[in-house]
Amino acid sequence: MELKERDLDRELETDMDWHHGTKPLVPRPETLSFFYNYNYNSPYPGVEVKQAALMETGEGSVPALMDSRNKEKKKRLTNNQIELLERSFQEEIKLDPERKMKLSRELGLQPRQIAVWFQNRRTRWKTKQLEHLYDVLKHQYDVVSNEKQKLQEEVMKLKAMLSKEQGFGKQTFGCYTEISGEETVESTSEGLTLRGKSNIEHVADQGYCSFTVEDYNTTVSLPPHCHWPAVPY
DNA sequence: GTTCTAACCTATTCATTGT
DNA sequence: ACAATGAATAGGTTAGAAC
Repeated sequence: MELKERDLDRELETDMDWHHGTKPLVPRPETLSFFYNYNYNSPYPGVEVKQAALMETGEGSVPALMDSRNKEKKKRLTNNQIELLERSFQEEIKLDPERKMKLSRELGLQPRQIAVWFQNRRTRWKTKQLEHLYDVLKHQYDVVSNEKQKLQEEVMKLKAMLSKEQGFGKQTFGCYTEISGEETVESTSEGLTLRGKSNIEHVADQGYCSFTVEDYNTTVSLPPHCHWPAVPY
């Protein structure tokens, strides 16, 4: 419990980034007390007016107040807020303190809410990425699986031909196909080239990986030609 | 090397919304 | 009523700075 409170306190500090990298060992100045109440009753300056205005128009979103005695219900963000957050997310998936404060002012939300929204958004984005990746891999699997099927049928045919010819007691020259090893089967099926470039790379080249958001491939590794999708929601 | 902090993550909770 | 969605919380990890 004590840990929780300390943690929360820490979050307040980090989200406001009030010390800009220096250790927050100095007491919090009284005049900035509003800074540390992202979820409690003290409103964010400048935001207060905006919130009031928004509430009047019926599209307001007051910061959630999670104090046990004065617990406010969760409010969904408005379409306008989501739109701007979305745009910002498309520009840059990570949130630097400056941008957080800017969005906070523009949207009339607590910096903490901005940070939370970005975090949740990244999570949703990542989930979509994984779904997309699953689709890509499944498609690749289906392609390879079909080719395997064709090859097996071809092998069967060739074996049948071979045994038929052997049945005539003849030795065939000039039309030899090595089928005991997987590596040299030359398929007659259309467009099949399993040598050189891997099938995965082919699939990627053919546009199955249509990601455009870059620089966020640190958590999930992808085939070299795959980029993450354009921020699905 | 240890400690501290900021920032991030995943898992979870819980209110809201749509059916 | 129930499931889906999303805002918020809890707790853990990590990188970097300070000592």
